[in-house]
Amino acid sequence: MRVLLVEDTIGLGEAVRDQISDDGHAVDWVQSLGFAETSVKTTSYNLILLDLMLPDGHGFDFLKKLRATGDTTPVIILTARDQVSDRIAGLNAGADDYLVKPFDLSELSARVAAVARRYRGNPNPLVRVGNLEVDLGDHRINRNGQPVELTAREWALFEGFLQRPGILLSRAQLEDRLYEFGAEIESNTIEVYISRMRKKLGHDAIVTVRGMGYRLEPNEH
Amino acid sequence: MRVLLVEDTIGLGEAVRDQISDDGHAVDWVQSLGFAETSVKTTSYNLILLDLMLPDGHGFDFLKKLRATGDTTPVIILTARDQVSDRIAGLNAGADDYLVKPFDLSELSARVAAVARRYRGNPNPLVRVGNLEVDLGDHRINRNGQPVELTAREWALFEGFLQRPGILLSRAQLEDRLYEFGAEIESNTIEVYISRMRKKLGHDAIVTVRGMGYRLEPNEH
DNA sequence: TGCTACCTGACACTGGCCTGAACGGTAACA
DNA sequence: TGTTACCGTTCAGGCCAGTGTCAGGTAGCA
Repeated sequence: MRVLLVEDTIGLGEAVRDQISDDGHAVDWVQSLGFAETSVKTTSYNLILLDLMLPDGHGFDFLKKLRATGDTTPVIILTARDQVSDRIAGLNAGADDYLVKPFDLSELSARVAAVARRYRGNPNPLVRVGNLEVDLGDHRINRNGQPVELTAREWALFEGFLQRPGILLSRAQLEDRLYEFGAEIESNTIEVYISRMRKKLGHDAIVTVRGMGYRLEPNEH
Repeated sequence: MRVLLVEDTIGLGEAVRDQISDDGHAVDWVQSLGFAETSVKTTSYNLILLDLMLPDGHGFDFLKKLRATGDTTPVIILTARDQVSDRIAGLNAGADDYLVKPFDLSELSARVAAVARRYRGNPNPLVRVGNLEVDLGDHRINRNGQPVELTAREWALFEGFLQRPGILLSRAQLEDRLYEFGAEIESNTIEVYISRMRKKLGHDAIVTVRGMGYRLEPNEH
């Protein structure tokens, strides 16, 4: 496996690098978000180990940006914070796992091994669904060759459906994509967005499953 | 997603079941390793939440046996132990994550969602019963290659049959799946739903056992 | 044969869903 | 600073699929 380590503490960084390296993986170690962004652009990694407090910003920003491009590389967060809310925020930002400092190096190895077991290739960022052509990186959609513009909220929902065309998403799952985790929504916001997306993407693009949720129609229509 | 919860503490089990259920996943809750082993044999899960200290043995034994069969279903361990050595042992035994009790329910949700994310792109496990092909996660059924649409109520009943194909379910058991526990139903609602399901799934799919109840026909017909 | 359990077409009602419209907030711009 | 345009959210009204009930018919059993 090829691992990107983003960590600005020299001692810890060296220890982690050596450990992962000893486990038989190739490690690239960078000390800032700037370098991290360059690295993921030029190299394809199987795993990213991400510290949160970095000299040029917060790890969450990097993570969110990464996920926004459609990159699904597994990310394990390394941080001193151990507040529940931070851990939730991390997982919601798209992290796959979490290690609280100080952590045992052998535990790190076990986690990395678990990711290695689970690893599978990165999907192609160009997705075709029904008569829609979606560029995950640029947040662009073509419908029958015509460009379609989605607002931020609409895209957030649409992305959920894209994870696997045809997947059934409950109302609660869709709400979790728009709001802070666990936020209770009283109104029919989701319905309104579904309605607006249908207007843009085609009325048959999103199918209502009464009493259960919605799903994106994966076939031509 | 379909989740198997292995937990012998009633209070905690109920709380976890309700939370996962609220997140839009189907939960089967068992209280011992024996039942857990039966469940994984008859049903295909996307995630297993595993307590370690159970009345009839230690969760690690179940986990190791599961992995030995080549089953790669993600497993999150729920345990009161927070020793690093136990966590490592768990991860090495094939667990994907662990939660230390007492844990925040919203954190549980986040972890479960993270597992769901990690598995995006994977098709849901398909269950085959008779000439029906069932996608448990997406609530989808194919009958001889043709899609079949069930309503929410119909699906609730069908799910009950699916958990143990070929097993007899009494009218009372079926009613419990539709209504608040203990609600007395006077009319022939169950009969009506059975009739409606037969129309969609095939007349031989559900067998009447006069005076006893109904069972799903597990073999080709 | 009669008795009972079960089946199913029909129907009224409810609540889930859809959508046009309006309101407040915000960011861009002159 | 005021103006404008757009986005997110809420509300209200209407529609209709899903649900529960009933009644008449059918099949199993003694």
